[in-house]
Amino acid sequence: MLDIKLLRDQPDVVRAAIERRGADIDLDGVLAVDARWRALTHEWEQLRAEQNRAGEEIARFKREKQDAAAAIAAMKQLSEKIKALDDERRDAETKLRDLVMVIPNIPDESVPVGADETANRVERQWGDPPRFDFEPKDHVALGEALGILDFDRAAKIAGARFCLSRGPAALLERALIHFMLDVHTTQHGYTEVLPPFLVNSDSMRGTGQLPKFAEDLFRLEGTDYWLIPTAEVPVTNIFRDEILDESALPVHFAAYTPCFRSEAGAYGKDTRGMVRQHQFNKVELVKFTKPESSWEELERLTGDAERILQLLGLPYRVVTLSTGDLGFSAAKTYDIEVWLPGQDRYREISSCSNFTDFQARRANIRFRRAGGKPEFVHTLNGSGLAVGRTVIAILENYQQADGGIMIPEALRPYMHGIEAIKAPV
RNA sequence: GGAGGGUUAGCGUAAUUGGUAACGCACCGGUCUUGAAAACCGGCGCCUUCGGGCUUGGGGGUUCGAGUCCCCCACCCUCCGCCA
Repeated sequence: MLDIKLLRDQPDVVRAAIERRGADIDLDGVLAVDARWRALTHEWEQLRAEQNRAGEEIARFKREKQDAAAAIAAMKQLSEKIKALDDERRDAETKLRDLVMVIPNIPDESVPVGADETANRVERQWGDPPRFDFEPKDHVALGEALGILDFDRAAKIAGARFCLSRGPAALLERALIHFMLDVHTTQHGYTEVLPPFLVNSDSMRGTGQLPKFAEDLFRLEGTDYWLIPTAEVPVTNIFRDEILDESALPVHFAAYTPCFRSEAGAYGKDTRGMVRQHQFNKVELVKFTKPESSWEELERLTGDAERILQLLGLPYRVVTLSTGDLGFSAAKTYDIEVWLPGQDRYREISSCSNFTDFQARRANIRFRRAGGKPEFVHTLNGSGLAVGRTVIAILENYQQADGGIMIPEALRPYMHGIEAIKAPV
């Protein structure tokens, strides 16, 4: 959430940011509720001051064994008035918070302004899409022909948007997880964490999935447990409601988790194959930094994710999301898009964002400089990478004329040394 | 699942069987000093329109007044049961 003070003191800055995003927010309405809340709070505080003074007097009467009945009777009325006023005040406070919570983060100056993804800006490109002297297949055709991806049986077991990997495909998925974590922990300085895959509502609120996006999530009936849609949720919440020492920053975490998404509202979209699943694996990178270094850390984090694609020899490009495409909490996001020959286009495989203090304010994650007051940290995260989509990219980019798949060299040590998934003879 | 104990500022501990949160350590500033330590003074959770207000795991209730009494919930510890 935004700082309420920023709304009060520089409403024009916020107004301009909302406009750049093309969002529809009644800022004047928010400011009116804020004014009302402040007025009620002021009045309530005055009455509380009176009550506190009277309370001390009654205590003194009691100590000195004097009669306090008259004072107590008088205070009874004040007490009731305060209660009524407090209800009003809390109503306004709840309303204000709800309103402020739906205001999106302020996009960074460097973010291209535009209505949707057509305004996204391509920053750089790495590698060239492979040329085939045959018609390349997509991962579904390849995987089914090899007998390593089974969508029909997955549908029997669970339903649509699930996949059953078998033999080399299952090994490939496991190898990728292992490979990505190894690179990030041994070469990029991240600390590996293995968090819970179920979280409570407080954590979902902390990172902003709740209350607004509940329909995108799976919940365990009759409990307060939710299946995580990304490791961002449990990992960012590690420091919720904490004040870190300045010397502890920056913190860099890498985490493998499965991710669960209901994909409500995505009906008919990406229904073929394992591009959009209810369950998929992801290695996530999460950073907690001081405000002054978060932008530099975003560049490094994006580079860390890119490094995986480079080591795997997968062609990709990096795109800056425009204000219209930018997520609610992000100040800036780079999408990394991998080339998929089966679709003849680039597809998102990682999303790297700087949330500045937006998420930290909401989750109440702070740090303290020597002798200073607590300040909000900046949080960042990015996929490093989405594993299922990396499997797709390898199958499609490394396919051979006979339907077999070459294994990228960097991955072979994690694949029992095999060089290829051979086509059945 | 059952029984008992617990949660107070960064840490560790108090608070008259309801009277308005105290102390130590750590930390910060100041005095003193060439500098530092020690000592002393002040600060030491948040907000503030500088009057003051809020804060004892969270939420309700009783009361003029709740850390304290009552109810609900969360988490931690110990034991029993069950279990990979």
